[in-house]
Amino acid sequence: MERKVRVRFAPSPTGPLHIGGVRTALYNYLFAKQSGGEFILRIEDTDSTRFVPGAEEYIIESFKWLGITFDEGVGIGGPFAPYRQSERRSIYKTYVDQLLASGHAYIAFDTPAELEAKRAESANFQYDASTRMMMRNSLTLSKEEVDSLIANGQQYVVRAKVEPNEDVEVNDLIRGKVVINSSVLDDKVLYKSADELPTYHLANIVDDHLMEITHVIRGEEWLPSAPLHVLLYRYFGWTDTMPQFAHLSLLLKPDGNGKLSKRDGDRLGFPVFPLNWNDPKSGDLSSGYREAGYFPEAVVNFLALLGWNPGNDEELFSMDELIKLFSIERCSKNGARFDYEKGKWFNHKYLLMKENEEVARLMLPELQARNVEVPFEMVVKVVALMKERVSFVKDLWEPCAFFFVAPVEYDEKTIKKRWKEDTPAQMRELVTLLQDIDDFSIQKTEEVVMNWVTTNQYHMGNVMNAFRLTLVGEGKGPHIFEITDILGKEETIRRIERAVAAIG
RNA sequence: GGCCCAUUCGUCUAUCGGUUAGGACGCAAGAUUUUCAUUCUUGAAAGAGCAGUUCGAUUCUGCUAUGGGCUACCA
Repeated sequence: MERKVRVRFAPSPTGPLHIGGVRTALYNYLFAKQSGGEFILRIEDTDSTRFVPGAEEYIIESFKWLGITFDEGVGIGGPFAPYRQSERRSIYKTYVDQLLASGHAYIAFDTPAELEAKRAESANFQYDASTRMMMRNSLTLSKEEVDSLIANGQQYVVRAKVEPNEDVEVNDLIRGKVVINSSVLDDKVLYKSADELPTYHLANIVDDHLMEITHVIRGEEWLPSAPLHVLLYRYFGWTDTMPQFAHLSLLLKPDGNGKLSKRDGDRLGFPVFPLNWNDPKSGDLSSGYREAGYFPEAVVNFLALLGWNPGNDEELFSMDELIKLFSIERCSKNGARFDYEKGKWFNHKYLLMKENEEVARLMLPELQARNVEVPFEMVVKVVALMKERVSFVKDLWEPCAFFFVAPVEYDEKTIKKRWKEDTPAQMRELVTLLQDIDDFSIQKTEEVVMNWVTTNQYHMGNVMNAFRLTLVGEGKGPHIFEITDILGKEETIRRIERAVAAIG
């Protein structure tokens, strides 16, 4: 029977959402939407010791910014609420008891310190079929002993009783069949009495089953424990409705070895988080894509193509197009190095696609911060002319500043190269010339000035670059008559006069 | 150490046994421009190694190497 597609993203609120997690969520979202399914946000806060205040809000805000929406979950609600695992204690307890009753799990009293000591004495110590009979647990202790230990308030954990020597198969949508022998699996802790909370493995299986999840699309770091998960489905008798698995390759460091980490961002100077994050404990600030000036569409597009492609040469896709084109089978098996330069290129492309009015509006705060007051129409014109030069809205100010603030300094190199002895006289001539132009349009002004240069047989390069220097303060910039058009006649003349006075 | 996954230009990738191994980012050169940028053109740049299967392997298999992940009362 075909079940309605239901997928989930299940982050743990231990800090800001890593960009790799964002990609995982994105793939889940694309998959859900293309099949008309549902996407659920579940918060896996089963590690009470690692809970970080604000992390959950951060996660929700991140997806809101990115345009990735959930149909059910924390902050939205839904028929399978609650979606926060810490609020589902009683549910898990039922299933833990079921496993205990069926003999697929047992109670263990070994303390963390004891286990650590055990690992220290034998390097490859693993709590499994070969060692469990030497430990303090309900398999080695009598029922009376177990009961009295619990009655006395002794803390315990519940472990999965994994039977050895079985090849457990995981059918992965990306990798095909993966086989792992159960002997290499350990008796994973499923539940801890200390906080009455399950661990990831148990909570995950129970919730995925209860929430009727059909596909588990998650990071490759879960592949080694996937066999344990299929075993748990079997222990519970849920094999029929076990979700299909897809393990995504990881995002790797741009340089060197290892997976992309928080530190790489600081080290290499680019964000690895969607939003800025202020760590409540350390006080450290980690930068986010939003604050770095990225468009959410660009981040989505960039991330989508990191480990997936539609099989053709196109690279620019809207969310709707991604939803149509995405397929799990086309996800690449190997880890992708994170290429920040490509990310910038995506943003540049999206900047170009934006309407000039919108970009101008985005630039306004920057202008206000610098006390620039100009007509909005002028900003639009400047943006139209200059946006192709930058990747981010916030990079616009620097190359555009001269439009809004007349230069007070003039580039020495350009003066040396272009400001000749007869330049001041020529510039004064130019002023009179410009004064007589009534139609100060790009075409007319250009025509008049060019005509003046040629009839007087002036050196084109020197005159024009000197002219540019008076307007821009530097020997670079857009087409000069585009500049005069935006500046207007008055300002153009004023700048020439000021430059002549300043440079001499 | 053990187990699992992976391996095409510097990077992201296409190729589903037969291709001059394609595209994109980045880089370089040339053209364009009164300047810078843009744009256009061009270029350099890849099948980890060794066996095997096959008429033929980047593509299939094995081994080695390398990279990655896991090996917690973290997820």
